[in-house]
Amino acid sequence: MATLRDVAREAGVSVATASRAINGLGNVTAPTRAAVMEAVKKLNFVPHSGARSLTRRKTDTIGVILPDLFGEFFSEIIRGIDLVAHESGMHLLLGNMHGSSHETATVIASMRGRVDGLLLMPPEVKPEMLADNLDPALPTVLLNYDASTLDLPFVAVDNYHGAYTMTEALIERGARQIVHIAGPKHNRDARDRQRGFSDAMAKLVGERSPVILPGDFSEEAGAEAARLLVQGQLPADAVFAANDLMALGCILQLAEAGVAVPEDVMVAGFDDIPLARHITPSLTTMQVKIDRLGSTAMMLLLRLLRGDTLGTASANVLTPTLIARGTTGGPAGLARAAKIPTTETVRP
Amino acid sequence: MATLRDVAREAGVSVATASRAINGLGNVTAPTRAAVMEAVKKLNFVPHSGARSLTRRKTDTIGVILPDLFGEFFSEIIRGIDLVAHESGMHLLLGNMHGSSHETATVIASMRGRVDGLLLMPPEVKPEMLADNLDPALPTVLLNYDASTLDLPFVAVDNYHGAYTMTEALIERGARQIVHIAGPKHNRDARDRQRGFSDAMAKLVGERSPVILPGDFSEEAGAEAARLLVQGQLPADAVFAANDLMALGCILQLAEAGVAVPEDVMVAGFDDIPLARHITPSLTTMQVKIDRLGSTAMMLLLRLLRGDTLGTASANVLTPTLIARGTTGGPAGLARAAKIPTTETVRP
DNA sequence: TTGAGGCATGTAACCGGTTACTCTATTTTT
DNA sequence: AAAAATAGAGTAACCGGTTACATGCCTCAA
Repeated sequence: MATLRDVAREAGVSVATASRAINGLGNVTAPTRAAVMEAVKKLNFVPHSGARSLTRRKTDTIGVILPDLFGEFFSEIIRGIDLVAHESGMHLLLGNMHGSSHETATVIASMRGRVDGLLLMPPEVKPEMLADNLDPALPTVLLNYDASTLDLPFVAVDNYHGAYTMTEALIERGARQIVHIAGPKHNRDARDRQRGFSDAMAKLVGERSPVILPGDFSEEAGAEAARLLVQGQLPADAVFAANDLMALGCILQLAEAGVAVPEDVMVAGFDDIPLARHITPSLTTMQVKIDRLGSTAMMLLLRLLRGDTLGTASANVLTPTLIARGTTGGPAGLARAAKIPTTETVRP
Repeated sequence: MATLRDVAREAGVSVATASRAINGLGNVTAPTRAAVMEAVKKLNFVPHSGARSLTRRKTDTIGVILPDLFGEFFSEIIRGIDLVAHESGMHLLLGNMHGSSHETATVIASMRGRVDGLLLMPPEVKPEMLADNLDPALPTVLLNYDASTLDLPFVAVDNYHGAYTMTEALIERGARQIVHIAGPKHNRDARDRQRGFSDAMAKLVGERSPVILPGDFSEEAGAEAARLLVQGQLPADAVFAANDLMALGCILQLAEAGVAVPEDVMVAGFDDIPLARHITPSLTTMQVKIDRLGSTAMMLLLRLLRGDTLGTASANVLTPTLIARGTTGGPAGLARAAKIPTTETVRP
């Protein structure tokens, strides 16, 4: 592969001149520039970005570290990030800790010298652990992690209010005995959703200890919860699952047991995965625009890179939207759902 | 940020010794190494990967260039790639040409000096165009692109035989007048699937000009095809859509028109997206293990990087698997589908 | 005793670019 | 016409590591 030196020799100029010509800087006469460009073409020269970034101290790359790469959630985040990054000519270097939080330090370290900034979605680790490993000189934006103790900008989904809103909506539709299927205990999103649910129940119907079934965000967990519900003869007129997948598992299992949704019991989820629209009856859920999570974070990071000092971080909370569908008594059934391609939005 | 020079000074040794100590090479006494390590800790030194890769001429990064980042297809590919890459301590640098094929050259060029190898999924571009832009010295594996003219290794899905198999299966179940909903004309996958269908129809039932409706892989295109089918009174006992999304749109529209699936007409798709299992009736489809596409390509690339010369490329074709479900008369209905969590596989 | 061989360490070139600074020739100013 | 300013090009230091080679010291065989 040809280097800049080769080009300079071929064109009969110095490396400095060649560099200036190629980068379109001033102080190069037209004929000289033409000669250099010809040499570039002839030798098939492509600048070595690695070397360039070493001197420029700029890589035009941002590191994206995610706890996992599974499922739509992460691909949507990446898509959102890429959308903004691409506009600014930035590249994305993916780092994945594959769920093991002790890899965090390694992954962060390996980014040194490769990236201009970091988009980090930490697993459940202590803030101090992050503080120890993050390079304070490296612009960093956190995703889905409240970093109030560190003072880093972050973007998060307002799970608490989302869950509160959904619970409120269920109550408005007449539900009083709402059962919550919780997510993994160590998961912050899950905990926030549960809190939102509990607070709404306490405040709106005075129920201080609603039934909360354990779950882990999987379809099977939803089914298991439904079994508990049916076999245990628990009194319930609505089920609010901490995510759509569990809601789905629950609905299938209820159908299995002959429980009608939404007539006997309403069901609601959280996330609005594509499946939600298409199952029968279609699933009422809180829509989270996950790609926005990524693109917002990336925009924040770009501002950081530009040298802006970010103000309060409060503006970076994404509020989920209530999408009312069949499982809470809206238009149900395949045929009728098909008539309403765009989901309707109800916001109290 | 501390550099190796700082560490060396702090430890009272030369940069060479510091480098050796840190990288665990020989010829360093225990006390010296300890001193260096202490300095590393004290100064919080993290090696600058950019600089390191410049001298080592190795970046431990592979470039992944995809035509787009939309949807599950691409996220699954990335997941497959990452799975293998992570095991070998490789990083992933994402390049996205956002559908515009003229960006291909730019994106490939920008990878120079940043990556050790390339995983490239080209859009519909001429092979010569690729040959012009690819660095012959850079190990490259192509995804979903038959590169027989270039002699690059590639991994592809056997769309032709997949479609042939599905058509055969529909015929075995009694269908004779099968309508195909095609994908985008310029899309290679779509064309291969259509060929597989046409050939099977010609060979197995002697039908040389079966009905082929236009489509573009979208849900709406499937619905539109269904409308044509119903309004046009086309004789059909089965519909084979070039992908699941169109099959889905078709099913919804048929239900709308009062056509029973699978009783009046069978429907089949291609891809096996997660939705396929969950709609009612569940969708018969050809399962493509997309993550395998990514992981296989990555494994190939690793071998290339190790210096292996790859043999014939024939082994790198992934064959889709027939998944028979409700829309072709298998176990139908939500309740019964839930009883069979693992999909059953029928391979003639 | 002497020299060969081995080990720990240092010196400096190098990877492939960028850029501060220098030098020369030309143009502008007075 | 002489002095000053400026444009075009070159020299070499530098980014932050790695590593070939040189050096000095110690051990061991002859």
